[in-house]
Amino acid sequence: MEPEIQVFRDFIRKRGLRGTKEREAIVREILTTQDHFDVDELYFRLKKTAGVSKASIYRTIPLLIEAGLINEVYLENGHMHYEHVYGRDHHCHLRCRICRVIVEVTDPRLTQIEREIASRNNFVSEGHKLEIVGVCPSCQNQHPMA
Amino acid sequence: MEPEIQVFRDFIRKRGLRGTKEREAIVREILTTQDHFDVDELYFRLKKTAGVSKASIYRTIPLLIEAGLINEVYLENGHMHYEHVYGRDHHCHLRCRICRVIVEVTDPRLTQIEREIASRNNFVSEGHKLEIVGVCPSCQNQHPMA
DNA sequence: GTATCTGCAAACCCTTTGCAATAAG
DNA sequence: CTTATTGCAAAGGGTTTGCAGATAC
Repeated sequence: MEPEIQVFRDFIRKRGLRGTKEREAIVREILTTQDHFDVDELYFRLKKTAGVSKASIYRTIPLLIEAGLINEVYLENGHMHYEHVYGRDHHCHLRCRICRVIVEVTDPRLTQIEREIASRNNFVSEGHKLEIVGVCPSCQNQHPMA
Repeated sequence: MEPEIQVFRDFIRKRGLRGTKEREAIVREILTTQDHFDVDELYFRLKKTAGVSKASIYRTIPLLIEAGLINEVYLENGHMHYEHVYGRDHHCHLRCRICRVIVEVTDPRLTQIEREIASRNNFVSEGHKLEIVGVCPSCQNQHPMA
């Protein structure tokens, strides 16, 4: 049993919610997702195996976020994207403005800075998101003036 | 003449676009905005003075971004927000998860880290956005368990 | 058995767009 | 005069929701 399945079942039980096959199918599908996804992609992947409606996906996502399995990611595409975060190093996104490729990078200094900035302002810190925008090596070659 | 008006006029001329009273009104209204805003807020503020349609606001925003006067801000409210950035220190956002208040903070180390991460990945870096989420002092008192 | 969950379709909301009239250069 | 821009209203696209039937507990 993957730990995330257990985490989700515990979360569901603690909340007094019900463990349905749709919710399990969504969690299992997300387990196989290594990079970013959106609702449509998840819907079409689930269609092949479990057939979960989009409404149920939209209603399950807040639960997955609260359970700590996924995070919202803003990708400037006009709609929300998500990433599988449970059990992974916290990372930030280096995004190419031209081809939109995303490189995930980790830097331990960021967590340190997060804590410092939060405590300097008397906040209890719960996490951070850093996005760096630029032009990737391959787009630099194709658009040397960009 | 505020420098931003001049920057915008130069941008418009360089692009071969036309300087209309609607575009000027939008720039002037944004000049008076110190914190974050969205299209609706801008629309209602302009209604009192200039009466610019939402369509024109939506069509002008990409120009303001390209001219370097404003930036997009993601606020988890389901729609886009913007901030007035021209001539200001780059800053990041410390946001309270409960009351949604936003504190702007600057930290010179972030720019350093941005450059390092970008160059380590052979990216040409163009900027970064850091958001720290947590609980502000006042919400800590009102919801001690949060 | 009872309350929650699902799927469907409609509603919602923000944003974009087609078009005829207007205005800038 | 020519072409870009505006305002309106309709269309678009992602997300949410009301409801009746299904299902977990």
